[in-house]
Amino acid sequence: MKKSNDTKANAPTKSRREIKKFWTDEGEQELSETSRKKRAQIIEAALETFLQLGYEGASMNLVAERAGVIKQTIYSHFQDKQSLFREVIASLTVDYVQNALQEPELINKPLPAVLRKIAETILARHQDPRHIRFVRTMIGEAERFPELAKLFTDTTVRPVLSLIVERIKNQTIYKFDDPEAFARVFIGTVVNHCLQQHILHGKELLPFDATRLVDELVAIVELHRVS
Amino acid sequence: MKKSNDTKANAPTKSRREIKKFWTDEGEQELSETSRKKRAQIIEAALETFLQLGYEGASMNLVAERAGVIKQTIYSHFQDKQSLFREVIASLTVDYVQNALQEPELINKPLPAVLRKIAETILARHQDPRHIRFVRTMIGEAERFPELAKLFTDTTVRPVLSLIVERIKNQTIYKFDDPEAFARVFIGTVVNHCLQQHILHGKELLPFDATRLVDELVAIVELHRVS
DNA sequence: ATTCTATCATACCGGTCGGTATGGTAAGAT
DNA sequence: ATCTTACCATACCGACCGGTATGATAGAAT
Repeated sequence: MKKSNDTKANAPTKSRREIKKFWTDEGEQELSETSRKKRAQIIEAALETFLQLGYEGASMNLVAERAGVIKQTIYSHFQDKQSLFREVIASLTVDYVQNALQEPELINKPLPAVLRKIAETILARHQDPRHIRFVRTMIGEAERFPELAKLFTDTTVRPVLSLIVERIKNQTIYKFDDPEAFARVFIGTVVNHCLQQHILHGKELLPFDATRLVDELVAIVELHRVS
Repeated sequence: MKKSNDTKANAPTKSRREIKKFWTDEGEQELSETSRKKRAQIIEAALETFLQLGYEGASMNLVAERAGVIKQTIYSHFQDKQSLFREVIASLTVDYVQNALQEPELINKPLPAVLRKIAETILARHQDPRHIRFVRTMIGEAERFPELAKLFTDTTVRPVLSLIVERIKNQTIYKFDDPEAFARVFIGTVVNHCLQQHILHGKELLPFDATRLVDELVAIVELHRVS
């Protein structure tokens, strides 16, 4: 369909580097300094381009140009456009999660403080235009690249949900009948706010202060305090 | 950028039909039976194709083929690809809203019943694969076509929010300090559930029963009952 | 009977796509 | 000094893109 040239349609091929790695014996030989630099340039340019134009909209020519690299260099590091996209988006996904809720300082704070912290983290992240584009791309390409959506779910959605559930269960001041459901109410509200405000341009059309939302959520938590 | 051939780059042109309309005198002459039929075929095929492949991914050739029509016929009804996309997505947007919450039967029901009904409506709508694709497309193309996101906000998001707010204010059984914030908690939760379950494939990876969510939300409402 | 309109079929346009081929250059390893 | 490696520049490939041109056909309106 369309413009996809399946010159290499079948028989999974490997990028040049992978082929080399295959039959020079196992050495793991780390790429040379400059080679790793080129690779980093490619990844950076690819990220920028894919997040801006989407998978179909981005062209390898543009990526090469932005990376300051010749197209062949890309194809010696990555098998094809799909591989590049997958690799780049996947690594961004895990990058995001790894600098996230690793803050151990909130370990024994009261539940509302923990929830506020989580909400703040999500909200702050959506101040970064790149993260907004990341979310849009993730959603927009979720059908073409379901593995990426799964990765996102595994590394981001599930952990934050279980974190909340765990915190709810590990305290006795507030009582919830269905902690998992409440966790979803909480992050659903925050995430939908980000989506609506930043991606669907609600910020300009139907602006709403996130603080009111978080306050409302915390007020709801307070209603669950055991008498 | 990329493959967009701006053969007609500047000077806004009109589709053939629009030109004709301009200087045959005002008649509004309704298109012939078969002409309207062709047009409907085109719209249907364009919808299917755009929702499936996205704007960049869909090709006019494919749309024509699926519509059982020659490419020129499309270009006599629509100015260009962008116009077709805009028109088709916009009309789907307003279609959706118009068969939605027009049910006047819930006018004087208690608040929980009203909210349940709204949640059910949203959830039911996301059982339709086409609507899921619609939402994904709306989000995915929100940067390229912000007017569509605005239309969606105006016709869908805002009305359903104000409906809830209005209902909250028009009763005295439940007391909310910030009705608007609660409305956003409510629909945020439901919408995010649909997004997570159907678009990000949570249905297969992290399934969750919507009923628990709605029950949780109604339970929260119940906590707001006056004394 | 003639004119007009909307469609058809087919072919074309310039341009971009993803991806490859060829051949050259500079640096580091042997 | 030779070889290898990673890159460069340029040009090419076939396919497909959005969009147009030409000319034929068939139905309805005059």
